[in-house]
Amino acid sequence: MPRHADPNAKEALVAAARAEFARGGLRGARIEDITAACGLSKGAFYLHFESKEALFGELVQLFQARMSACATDRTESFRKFAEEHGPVGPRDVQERTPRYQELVALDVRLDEAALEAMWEYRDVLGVLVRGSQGTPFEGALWELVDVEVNRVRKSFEDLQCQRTCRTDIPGELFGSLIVGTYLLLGIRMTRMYDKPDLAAWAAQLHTLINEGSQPVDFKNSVARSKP
Amino acid sequence: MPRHADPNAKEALVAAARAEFARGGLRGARIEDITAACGLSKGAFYLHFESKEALFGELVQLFQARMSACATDRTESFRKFAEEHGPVGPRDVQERTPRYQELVALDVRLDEAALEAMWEYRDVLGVLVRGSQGTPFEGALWELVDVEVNRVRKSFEDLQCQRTCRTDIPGELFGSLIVGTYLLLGIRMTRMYDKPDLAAWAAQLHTLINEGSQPVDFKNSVARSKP
DNA sequence: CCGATTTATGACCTGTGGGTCAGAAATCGC
DNA sequence: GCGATTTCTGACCCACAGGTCATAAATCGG
Repeated sequence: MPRHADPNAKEALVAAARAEFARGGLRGARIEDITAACGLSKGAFYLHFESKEALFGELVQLFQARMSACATDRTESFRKFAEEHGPVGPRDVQERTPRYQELVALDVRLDEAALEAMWEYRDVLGVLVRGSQGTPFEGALWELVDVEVNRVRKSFEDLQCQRTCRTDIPGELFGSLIVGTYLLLGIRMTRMYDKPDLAAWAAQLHTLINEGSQPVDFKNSVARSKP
Repeated sequence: MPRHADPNAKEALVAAARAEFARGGLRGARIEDITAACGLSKGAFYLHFESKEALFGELVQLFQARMSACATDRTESFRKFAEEHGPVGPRDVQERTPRYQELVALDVRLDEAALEAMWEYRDVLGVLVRGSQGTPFEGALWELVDVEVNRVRKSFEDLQCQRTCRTDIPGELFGSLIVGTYLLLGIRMTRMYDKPDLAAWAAQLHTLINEGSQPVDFKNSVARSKP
C-alpha cells in the first residue's frame, strides 16, 4: 500500500476557498490562489472536488440546510408552544399576558438563531448576493428569499385571520420588510470582523416591528409592564 | 464631407445594453450580443463607448444622481415644511394633528418618489446587486446603501432627541430596516414586468413602521381618524 | 532495494470574450 | 466619376483562468 493522502487537505482547501470567496466572490476566487494558500498545487484541488462550483455547492447546501432547519424549528417550536400553553389570542396581545410574553421571547430566540446561522455563513451569503452569473447559483439566494418571504407572508396572514395582527397591510409587503431587513443585516455582517450582539438585534427588531417607531408613551398604558 | 454617423446608434446601444445587463449582469452581457441586437457590428460599440464598463458607468451615474436628488429633495422638502408649518412635536404625533398628517403625507410622497426612481433603474440596480467583481462597481451599491443607512440613522436620531420617535432602538438598526426593506423591494422589482402600486407600498410601509404590526384596536382611540 | 500503487505536481491545452485595426463602405465637394 | 474623409465591419489578437494529464514523488509489501 502506497502513498497516503494528506488527511486534512480537504478541509484546508475548504477554509482557503471560503476566504477567497469572501474576498472576490465565486468568479474572483482563483483555484491557484486557493491551493497556494494551502501549500498545494492546482491539480490537487481536483483530487478533492469536481470543480470550483462543486465546492461552493457543498457550502451552499450546508447553508440552505441550516436556514431550512431554522424554519422547521420555528414551526415546530410554535406548534409545541400552542400545545403546552394553548393558543394566543388578541386579548393576550392586548393585555401582554405572561403567555404572550413567553411567545415573544420564543420568537426573539428563533430570530436570533437565524441571525446566528447567517453570521456563520456570511461568506457564503456574500457570494450568493453577488450572484456570479453563469453559475448554477445565479438565482439561488433569490429563490431562498422568495421562500422566506412567502413563509413570513403566510404566518402573517394566519395571524391576521386570528386578529392578532393589523389587517390593513398585505402579507407580501410585511414579508419583504422582515426578509429585507434580515438580508441587509446579513450583507452588512459580511464586512464585519467582530460578531455583533445578535440577541439585541433580534429583540430590538421585534419590538420595532411589533410596536412601531412611535414613542412608547403613546401606547395605551396597559401595554407596558417592564420590571 | 463624408459618411454620416447613425444618429440613434448610441441610444439604441444603451437600450440594448440595458436589456442584456438585465439578462446576465455586467459580466454576462457580451458586447457582440448588444451590437447584434442593434444590427451593428462589434467595432461600432467602441465608436460610442470607451468600454462596456464605461457604458454601465454612465447608467450608474444617472441612477446615483437620481437617488441623490431624492435625498436632497427630502431634506429640502422637510426644511420648507418646518418653515411653513412650524416644527412638529410629540403632541402633534400623539394627537394626529392636521400638521402631522400633512407631514406623513409628504413623507409618503417622498418615499414613493424613491420607489419610482428604483423602478426606472431596476435593471441597473439588479446589476449592482449582483456586483460583478473585478469591476469598479464591485462595492458601488453597498456604498450607496451605507450612505442611505446613515442618512436614515441620523434623521431617526434627530427625531429621538425631539421625542417624536421611540428611544429604545439604535438608529443604525432602524436604518437597516428601512434601507433593507426598500432594497429588497427594489430587487424584487427586477423580476416584475408590470409596475406595482408604489404609492400603496409607500403608504402601507409608512403605517407599518410607524404604528407596528399589532392590531389597530390596541392603539389609543385618539389615534385613528379615517374618513 | 525493488517495483507496485496511489498521491501530488505544474506545464500545457482550451474556450471565452474584451479590445484592435486594416480595409471596405458610404457620402460628400468638385 | 473621383478622391477625400469619416463611418463601420469583422477577422484577428491576446490575456485569463478552468481544467487535463504525463510525469514525479511518496509509501508500502516482500
